[in-house]
Amino acid sequence: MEADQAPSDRHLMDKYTFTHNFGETQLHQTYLCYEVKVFKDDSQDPVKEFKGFLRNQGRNPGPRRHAELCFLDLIPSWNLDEKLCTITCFISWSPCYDCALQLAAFLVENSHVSLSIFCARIYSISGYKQGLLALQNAGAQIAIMTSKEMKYCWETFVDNKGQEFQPQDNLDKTRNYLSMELEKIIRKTEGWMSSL
DNA sequence: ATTTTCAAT
Ligand SMILES: [Zn+2]
Repeated sequence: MEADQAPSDRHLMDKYTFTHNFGETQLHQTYLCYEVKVFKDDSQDPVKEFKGFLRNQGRNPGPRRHAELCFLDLIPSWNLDEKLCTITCFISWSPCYDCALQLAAFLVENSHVSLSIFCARIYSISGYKQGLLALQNAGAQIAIMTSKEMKYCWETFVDNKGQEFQPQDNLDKTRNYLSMELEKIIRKTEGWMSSL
């Protein structure tokens, strides 16, 4: 009865940062919230949890680095070893081609990890479709953040001042549309037909 | 054939 990590121990995201970055505005930056759960054998309850959030790194002071790679940088510090674990990421943009391939490679090399990714918007720069498909084929679950995940993040990662999550009027409509678009991307089978 | 958006001028 002591392993629980009180939410107040963690640094929480500013309210405005969340609503602004995880809304429909197409910002030139990316936030990523993560939740890592480590399991022991067949136990239902995690023996350890790591939660937090980060932002991509701009040029100053160091080299630029996308949010997903910043996240991968953190993983060794948790000493996951070969322990069964689930990782859930909530990202304001979906992974780009390069990041998707890096995440896919991580999954292939760490078969004890299962990865779920929820994204607020689809980052549609060259190669993104192939990247997302490859990531899914490596075993990741990829989906759009609906009001359910938005609410979860609001309650888990945000300094919400005790306020209830209030979705934008058109959230469901927008996210349903994006979900359909994402479905089209990751349902596509690697094409023996496309070469005809 | 495939929607510029993880920024600094
Ligand atoms: Zn990237």
